[in-house]
Amino acid sequence: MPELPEVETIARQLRARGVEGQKIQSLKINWARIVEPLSVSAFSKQVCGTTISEISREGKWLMFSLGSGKTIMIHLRMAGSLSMVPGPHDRIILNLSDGLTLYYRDTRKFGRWKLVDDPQEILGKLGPDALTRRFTRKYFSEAMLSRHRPVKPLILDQSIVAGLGNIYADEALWESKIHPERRSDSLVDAELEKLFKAIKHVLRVGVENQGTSLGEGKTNYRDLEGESGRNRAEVKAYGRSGKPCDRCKTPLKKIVVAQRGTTFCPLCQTI
DNA sequence: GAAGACCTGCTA
DNA sequence: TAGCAGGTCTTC
Repeated sequence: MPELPEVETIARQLRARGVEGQKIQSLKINWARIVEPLSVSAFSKQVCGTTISEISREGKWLMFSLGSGKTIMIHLRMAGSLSMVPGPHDRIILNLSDGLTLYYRDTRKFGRWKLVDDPQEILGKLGPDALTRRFTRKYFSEAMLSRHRPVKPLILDQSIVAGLGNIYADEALWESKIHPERRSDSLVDAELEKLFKAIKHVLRVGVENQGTSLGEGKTNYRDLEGESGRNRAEVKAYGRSGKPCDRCKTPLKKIVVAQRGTTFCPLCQTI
């Protein structure tokens, strides 16, 4: 569920709540497979008593740098979230020094908390974060033109560009009028320019709107304060199959591309 | 590539 | 009740 804008929102809210600088007094882990690569007891032992010195984000990874020099790297996968109040499906509970408690909630138990010596162990395998200057137009064009694959799975590939998931990928393709199955090396320069800008744009707007929440169910994205993101109002393609395209009124179509549901406009997104 | 695995909940 | 879900990894 959470993509770059949702993770960024949570990181900002954790900082605003003053979590940086706090000590982890104790923690409870209710689902062993979430922590890696250690056992529950080893993870707890290494984390307990350390201070969260800095909170950052790269792609869809949320990072707590610890005073010990190690880093907790959190991936929310499909349904993970962080909250300041208890709720159902809390898998990890952190008690912090000034009385705050942080709840890691994850109905589907897909999320992961990894304790690493060096974040580069994980970040080194990622492409540039889509909202940083390291993600350049030149890099993007070369990445697309050097491959002969449908464009959608390429922009979802975190080793090429980090941060896009299924929602923002469909949105970026809709905005740039490119068919999701279009071969990446067939894109002309003007299209690469449009797609590059669209990727940055949809993610920036997503961050401004504090993420996309699709409904009211328990598997839906909520921010640290339990609020829905407001970005659903900006969504033009994802989840709108059968509804009229915002540009041309043609009903949007849903297909499967590289095993992912994909919604697009069959008229204005050209193959 | 594609399919299965990891999980639970919602919707048709 | 079957099928699908905002993600990624492993295994054919």
